[in-house]
Amino acid sequence: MYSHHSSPRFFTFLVTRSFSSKARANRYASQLQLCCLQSPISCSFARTVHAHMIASGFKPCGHILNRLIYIYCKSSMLAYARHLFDEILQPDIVARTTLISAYSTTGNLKLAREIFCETPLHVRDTVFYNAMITAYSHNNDGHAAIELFRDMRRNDFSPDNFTFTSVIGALALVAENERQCLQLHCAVVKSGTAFVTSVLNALISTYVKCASSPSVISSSLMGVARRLFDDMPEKDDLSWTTIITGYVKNDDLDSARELFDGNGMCEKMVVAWNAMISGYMHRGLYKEALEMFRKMYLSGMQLDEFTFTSIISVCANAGFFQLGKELHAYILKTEVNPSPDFSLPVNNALITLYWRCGRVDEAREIFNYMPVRDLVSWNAILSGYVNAGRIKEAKSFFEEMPEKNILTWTVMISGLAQNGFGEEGLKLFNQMKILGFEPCDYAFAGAITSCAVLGTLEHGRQLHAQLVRFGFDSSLSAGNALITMYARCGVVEAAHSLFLTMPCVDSVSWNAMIAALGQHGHGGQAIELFEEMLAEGILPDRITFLTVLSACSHAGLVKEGHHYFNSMYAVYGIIPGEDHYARVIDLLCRAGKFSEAKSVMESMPVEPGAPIWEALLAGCRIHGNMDIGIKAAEQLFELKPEHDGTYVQLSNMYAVAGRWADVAKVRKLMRDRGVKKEPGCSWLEVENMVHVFLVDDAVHPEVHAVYNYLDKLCQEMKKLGYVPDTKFVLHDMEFDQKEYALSTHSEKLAVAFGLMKLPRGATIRVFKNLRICGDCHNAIKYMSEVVRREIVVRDGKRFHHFKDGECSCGDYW
DNA sequence: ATAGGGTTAG
Repeated sequence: MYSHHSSPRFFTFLVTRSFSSKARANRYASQLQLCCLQSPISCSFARTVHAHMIASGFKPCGHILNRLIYIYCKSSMLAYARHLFDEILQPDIVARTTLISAYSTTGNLKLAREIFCETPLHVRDTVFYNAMITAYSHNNDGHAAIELFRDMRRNDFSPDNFTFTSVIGALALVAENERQCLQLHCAVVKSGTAFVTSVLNALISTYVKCASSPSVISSSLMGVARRLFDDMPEKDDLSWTTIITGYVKNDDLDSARELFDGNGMCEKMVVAWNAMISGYMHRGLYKEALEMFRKMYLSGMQLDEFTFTSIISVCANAGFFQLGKELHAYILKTEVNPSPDFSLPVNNALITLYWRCGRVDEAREIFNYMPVRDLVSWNAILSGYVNAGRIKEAKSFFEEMPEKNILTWTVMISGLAQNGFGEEGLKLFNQMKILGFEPCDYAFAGAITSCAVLGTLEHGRQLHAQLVRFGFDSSLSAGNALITMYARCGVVEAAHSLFLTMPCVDSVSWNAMIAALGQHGHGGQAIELFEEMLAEGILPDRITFLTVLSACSHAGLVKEGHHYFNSMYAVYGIIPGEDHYARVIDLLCRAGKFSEAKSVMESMPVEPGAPIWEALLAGCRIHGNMDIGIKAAEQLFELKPEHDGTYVQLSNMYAVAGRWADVAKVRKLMRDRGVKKEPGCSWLEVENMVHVFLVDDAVHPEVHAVYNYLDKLCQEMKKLGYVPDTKFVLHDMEFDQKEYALSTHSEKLAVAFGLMKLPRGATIRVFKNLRICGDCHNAIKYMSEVVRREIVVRDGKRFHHFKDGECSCGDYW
């Protein structure tokens, strides 16, 4: 019944009623004394003794009660302890002290403080003060701890080494800069505790903390920490882990590794291993992290939750799904009680692993089975839905969330933006601010992306100004979002100057800028920039190639595009995906090189899917290549029978050839097959029609009929309340500007657009087109159209938003 | 003393 620590004397040492009450008290007291001598304290026996007292009607005196309180506190049976504490007339200082430290460990500072305050001055002692100072210190209230220390000195209690250690811990907590670090250092020296290991540990950890704070530029503080560490008379586990994790935090993995590999450190220091693994993980050095993990595992060390959390994150970030799944299975198998609450962070990391590897539903299952969840878990699932484009579920999940933080909002805002819901994204951004959340640069990035989607340049500029005011002007993610925003709103120049002035750029910035140039018909410049990127030693990724291939395609740089496509795998080892193949085929078909496109298709490792046929069909549409076009459309009818876009492309192909009877046939076919035409599809039609006029110099005799048709479509869409997505329009207008300029249809287009009321971004395009054609009259007309439709006027702290003849105002951000 | 959730480019 008792642990093997229990002495057999416990059983023979019974207290019987025949004893005098004094003798009974003595015996109980010695029994409790015995309990305390056990390690750990034998609470169960103390409870038996206590029960015996109650059963036999014995009224314990203060001494015994104090002892019981002590035992209960030490065994974390706080409710019992408190009960006795409230009954006792005069709790002694030991009981008070233990209760304070017990409350401190459970984080209940308020109760600890209550006991402290109601203890009269004359019964207090140094240990009692120490307990309260430590309580503050351990609960991260350094200022209160320091204040209490001052109070202690005022009341003439003499501090001991424990006091100093605690106070130094408190000073360490509040130290935030180099000056406070030095103050602490002086305090240590003055108190004469500069040889005490725990004090030195605290001091070192303070230097480490200040060294990694963002305001400190030099690594000199880390140097001081290192000297203190080297000179320590005695190092313990904590000293080693403090210095190693310090280097990891300061992004000096080499120094950390050097200490880690050198002799002197106890091999079995799990924390140091974990710190190294997490350091590699955060730096994106997944291979090194895995290697470390492997070594750790092979050396037979006990892997803990920290290890698993970090290494699962490695799998999630690097896409090692197989390994991640094996680790998941391993965790479930090795857990003593296969409890799913192994650890909250482990489960959260698992959620991320699953959704990042495309298994949102499995991630959700983990979430559902988790007995305890926190905000991180909720945010992780939200990201999963958003990333999978499952906006409906994301939205309702977002609403369901019991709590939100800035991250939650950021995920939702950028999720909406990325899925084309620009307006909702902006609305959410404002709502977030109204609710008092300070936007971070990521949140700004989401809002800016929303503007990019909507093509609302003025709003985007305001956000840019706002960003600068918030001090985020050097933010990478926001800067990258701005590049795209300016590009999509038609001001590549702004995008380019931003790109040039950004303090640091990454491959995303390069990709964005290359794309910006490519989309505006500056294919040659896009390729120049790409070459520059390569010259700077920045490795292109699969997205770089997508962008470059598009740029080549739009600029008609067939040879270059083909060359880059071939270099993808040969030089950079990037296996072309179906999307890359689709772009090359698009490139070739736009140039009319159908036989080359055919050979590329034949070289594909897998059967060509829908994107390939779509590219082919689009090419056929431009060139009026009926035979292949019809074949491609047939393939698409099989692969995506519900897809309305195929019909649109096919009918436009006939339109290019002037075969209006066939256009009508396609529409009939669509109706007969019961394919629903979405409002967006109508816009696609409009946009494609526009494209037909842009690329074809010949005036179709039926052109007026088409204008009428477009007009009808527009009215129909207006009735449906459909707001077209600028992205579509821009996408289809991204052809070489030269082609626009050469087009003889600018004026007619202007008339058509005038009827149609295009979204703002497209209107800007028309304006630019007219400008290039030298059609000043219509250009001015369209510019004023742009201005009339949406303009924001600032007026002190208020803004007035004019849109479609209506004005709304509000606080200026 | 070590761990988990975000962003931007197509």
